[in-house]
Order: sequence, then structure tokens, then C-alpha cells
Amino acid sequence: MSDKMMELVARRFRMLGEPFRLRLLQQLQAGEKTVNELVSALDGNQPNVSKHLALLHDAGLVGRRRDGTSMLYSISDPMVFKLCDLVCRNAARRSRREFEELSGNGKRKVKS
Amino acid sequence: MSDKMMELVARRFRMLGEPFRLRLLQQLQAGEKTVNELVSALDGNQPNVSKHLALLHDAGLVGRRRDGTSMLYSISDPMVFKLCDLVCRNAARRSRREFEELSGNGKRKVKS
DNA sequence: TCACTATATCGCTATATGGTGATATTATCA
DNA sequence: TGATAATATCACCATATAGCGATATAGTGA
Repeated sequence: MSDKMMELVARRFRMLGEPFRLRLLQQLQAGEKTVNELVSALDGNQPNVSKHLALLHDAGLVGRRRDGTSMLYSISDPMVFKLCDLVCRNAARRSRREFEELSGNGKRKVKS
Repeated sequence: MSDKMMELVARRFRMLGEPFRLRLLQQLQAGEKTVNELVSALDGNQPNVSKHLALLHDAGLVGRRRDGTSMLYSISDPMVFKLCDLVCRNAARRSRREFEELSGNGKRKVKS
């Protein structure tokens, strides 16, 4: 993989590496929302929400359209959720394994 | 999704959001390697490589074992490559679409 | 134990970026 | 045009972290 591509991929991952942006995307999963709606739904102030939305828009992860004085944001790249699914599934499996290792401490010998 | 889970997922994405770490993982895709081998293969200094490897190890993405005075690192979670594949495929599709939009400028009307 | 190699950690600086109040921009309506 | 609402941008501070030289630690063999 070329260095350019590597940088692009890293950039994409970084974009998803912020809990607040993940929460924005999660909100948008239900459908398009205005900035104000997102400000209310999450507990952020307006400039911060706008900033993160601008970043997501620049990264091509969300689209937007005007509706009067409002701006409606929406998911433009559902790949995001595939990625999150993968990571979540993995995290769940990992924590389950950790739990089993802790509860079945000392590798108790089960028959077979 | 809970906030805890969201934070975990974000953390995982951040871990993959550094080009140098992606290059380390790419190197390890071929098999386990010592720190020195990684220092030589990539163009990093030793403390930096060790630091990133420690982060990847803490995150559970790589495993390690001693061999004399050397430490052999290896991929412990192949999910990484699924994630990269998804992102790369997506990036490729996106740039192809951009190219088409640029070259076929003005939405030339093709028959049908 | 001493010397040597490989790796990890520490201390520091520089930079990137998130949060936030103030302000600018854009659109609507009277 | 002026007032108002919704959003975007600016300026600033605080914090996280990458990079790096110096140093500590672990393992090996004489």
C-alpha cells in the first residue's frame, strides 16, 4: 500500500476516533437532522457541533442540504456503520473472552 | 450503544489513525518481527518504534514473545486488516467516482 | 560480575486538535 | 432595510500525543 493511501486510511480512522463524532453519526443514523436538533440531542454547544459536522462533511462521511435557515445533515457513507459493527463485535468478543479467563481462573481442567 | 462502548470504539479507531502504526501492522502482516527489524524496515528510531508497539500491544492488536534479548511482535487481531480493507476499498471507490465526475465534466448526456 | 545487545522508559518539545465564547454569515420575514 | 433565527467561523486556551535524545532495564555470554 502506498504512503499516500496509508495516510488517507489513517485520516479516515482518525475521523472516527472521536466519541463525539461517533455520537453525531449515531444520531444521523435515524435520518437527517438539523444542527440545532443535534445540539439538543447531544450535550454539546453549537460551535462545537458545527465544527465536527464540518469535519465529517469534509471527510465525505456526511452530506448536507439547506432548508430555510436550517442545515440538514445526513449520513452519506454507510460504510461507517460496517466499520463500527466490526469493531463492536470484536470488542464484545474480546471482553467475553477476558471475562471467561477471569472467571475460569487458573485454567481449571475441564474433562476433555 | 453505551457511552463506554462508544469510547472503546473511538479508542480503537484512534489506534489505527496513525500512519506509522499502520505501517508497523503492515510489516507484521508478513509474520512476526523483532523491534530492530521494524526499526530497519521503517524509517523510525528505536524508542519511537517501541512506544508505538507498546501502544498496539496495550490495545490488544499485537502480541509479543521474547527470544533471547529480542522481542518478537506479531499481529494478534486480524480484524485490523478487515477494517483497512473496508476503508481502502471505500477510498478507491470514492476516488474513482471523483475521477469520473471530473473527466465526464458537466454530466455529458450519454444515450440512455 | 562485567561487557554487550536489544528493548523499554523517561523527560522534553512541538504540534495537532477539541472545547468554547465572541463574532460573522446566511436566510427569512415584516 | 432592519430584526431575528440558524449556522459557520474566528481566536484562544488546554490537552493529548508524536518524535527524539538520554537513560534504564532485561537477557546473554565470557
